[in-house]
Amino acid sequence: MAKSPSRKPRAVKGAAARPAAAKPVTIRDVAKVAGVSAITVSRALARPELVSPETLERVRAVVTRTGYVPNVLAGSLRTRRSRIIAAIFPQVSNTLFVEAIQALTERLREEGYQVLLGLSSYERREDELIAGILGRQPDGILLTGVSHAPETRRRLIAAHIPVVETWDLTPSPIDMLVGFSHEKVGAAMARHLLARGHRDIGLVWNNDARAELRRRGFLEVLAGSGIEPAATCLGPAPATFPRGREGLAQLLRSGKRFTAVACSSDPLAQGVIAEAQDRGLRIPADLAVIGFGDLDFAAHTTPALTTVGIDKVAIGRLAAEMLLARIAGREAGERIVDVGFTVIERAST
Amino acid sequence: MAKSPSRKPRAVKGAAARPAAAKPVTIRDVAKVAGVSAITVSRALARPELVSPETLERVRAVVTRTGYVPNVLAGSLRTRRSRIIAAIFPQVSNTLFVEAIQALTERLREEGYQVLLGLSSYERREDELIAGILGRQPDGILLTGVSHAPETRRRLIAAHIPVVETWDLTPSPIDMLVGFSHEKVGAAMARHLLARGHRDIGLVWNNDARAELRRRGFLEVLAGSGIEPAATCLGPAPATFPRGREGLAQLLRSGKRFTAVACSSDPLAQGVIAEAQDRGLRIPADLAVIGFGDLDFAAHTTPALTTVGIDKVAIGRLAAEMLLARIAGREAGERIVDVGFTVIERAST
DNA sequence: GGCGCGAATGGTAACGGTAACATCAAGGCG
DNA sequence: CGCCTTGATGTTACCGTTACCATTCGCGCC
Repeated sequence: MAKSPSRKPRAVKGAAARPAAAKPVTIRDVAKVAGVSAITVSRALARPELVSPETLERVRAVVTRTGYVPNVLAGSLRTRRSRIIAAIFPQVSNTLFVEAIQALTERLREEGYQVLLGLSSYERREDELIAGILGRQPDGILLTGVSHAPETRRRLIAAHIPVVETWDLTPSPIDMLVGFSHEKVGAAMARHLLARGHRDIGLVWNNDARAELRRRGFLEVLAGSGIEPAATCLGPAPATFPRGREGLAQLLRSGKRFTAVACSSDPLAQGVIAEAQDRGLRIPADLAVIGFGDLDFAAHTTPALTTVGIDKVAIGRLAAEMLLARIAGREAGERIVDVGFTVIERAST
Repeated sequence: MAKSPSRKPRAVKGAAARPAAAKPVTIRDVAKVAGVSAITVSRALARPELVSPETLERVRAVVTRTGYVPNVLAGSLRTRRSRIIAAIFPQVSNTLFVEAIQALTERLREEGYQVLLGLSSYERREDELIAGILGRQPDGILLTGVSHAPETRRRLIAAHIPVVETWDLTPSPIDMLVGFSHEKVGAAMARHLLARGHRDIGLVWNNDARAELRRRGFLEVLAGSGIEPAATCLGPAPATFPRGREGLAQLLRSGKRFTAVACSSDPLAQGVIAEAQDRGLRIPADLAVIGFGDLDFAAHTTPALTTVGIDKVAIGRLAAEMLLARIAGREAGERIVDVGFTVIERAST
């Protein structure tokens, strides 16, 4: 169309792709065909109650016939509401966050919001990622964790959009928060093992920020009973089964004696169990194992895994509610929500 | 709302939110401060090689100082390129797709693309979801599966954007395709059990579209040896551990004799194993179990699970490559890619 | 010395919606 | 009967960016 009278085909393989993308139908095209103005079409689609029944019907007919799809980008530009929520997670190939994502996405979808997924790969350039995402004008943003670069904090505040941090607690969130105390989780794990009579305890742990908090809580409780861990194997995120196996192998190699192993997450724990069983250790008789996360397999290993349960669905759903409330202008009830946790005692301890 | 020149605070808890969202910095603001035109700022950011070094530096300084964040929506509207890829999955709280999502997202991110996540909850209103998403003008779209409503197909074709279907094969994809043959997977599972000498076989299966294809392949091979399954327990998606337990319980209740159980996915298989062990059955001596998916726990159960491995990362990465190639105008090498599968023999059969 | 060329920069007009305000007809009411 | 209200629709401008087409200037070259 228009100017370029000389739009030459790109010579060589020209013909191949590009089905010329026939100029898409716009709201003005629909308006013309329906014999109304553009704004009336806009109203017919967005606020049908403002349009007379006859007009409405006519417009709808034309929309169906022409296959008109409103350009949300254009609308968002004008209204300054994108109906997009950005959600930043360290990763997804780890069941811990997935259920929250699911709950979040479904709840937001009910209100016409879409989720833009960002993966920050545990710290690596969260800031850059967020900077890029903010340009898309999300109406709200969900972050994982509460420790962010000062630059990131500044950017988010400057963006003037609701922000919900998740999976952790802090007295000074950027904006809103839904999570639980990792230190208390660690402490509860330690108390559980102590209550079972364990005094010689090994750790197979991850070194991401939140896992470190759990470890601190764990160690403090041990210290309160005058105990130090017998041995510790600390590895980088993400936590996987093989690392759990390797972790136990390493602890055993240290030559230290221990009757229980605490793990920073369930996959590590299952790895530890597998390795222990391969070496003929009985669980929990020879070795007690406790994990964290209550991933869906935890209840179904043999023996079933003692672990710490988190209501992941609640985190996702609450985060969605808080964002929605804020976007709607309602002041969300609480800005900080602690969803707590539960030590789930099963057969492995 | 509307008129109210007297924006009264909402009485009671008023003061709280709404920090008045000071009008955001635009490209013109930056231009003015830097003493250049808007288009020069645009070039400085998008194609720095077109701008003189001095100007570039000046513009960059102003950008940092003002905290300018380009409005991608406006840019996309003008250029007709959103740098968004929509990815539709039935669900995520099921590890099968998660690794593909991860690989997809990471690869796309490298090229400056963002992923818009859509969850279609296994068939429920995939069409509606896609209709909504197309309005956001994604530059490409990834679908799970190959069976879509005719309406959906029409919409996608009309959108004139690259489409990749995944996780299945068909000779007539909408556009591009990366997946594997579920029928062949089912057939391979059956052959594996037959080769192990099993003749009395139970099924614990899901009824989603692709699982049904695997079942068909499975049954055909059995039929080839004149065998019918001893008993079948068919349940709705998603596949979970508890359903696996329940599945085996149901098969046993049927009173039929069987020496092996095939499952439509690994979580079901692990559930079957757990239930069997609770009932004192030895695996694989009393009961052999085979799953599908090779989820990360499969190698670490006791006994380790025999299953069918899929290169999920390859699916995600390839889908990304194909979309990127097409967007860049290059004709992707193959439009249909079969990533195949592998029967992984472990201790459970 | 005139011309062509490339590098650097700018003015203007879209992109496709919707907010804001305007218009107009029909109906209620003193 | 004139005035105000309400419902339905239209006009215009603007959201913030970039494509497209100048324009300007310095420089090499015949």
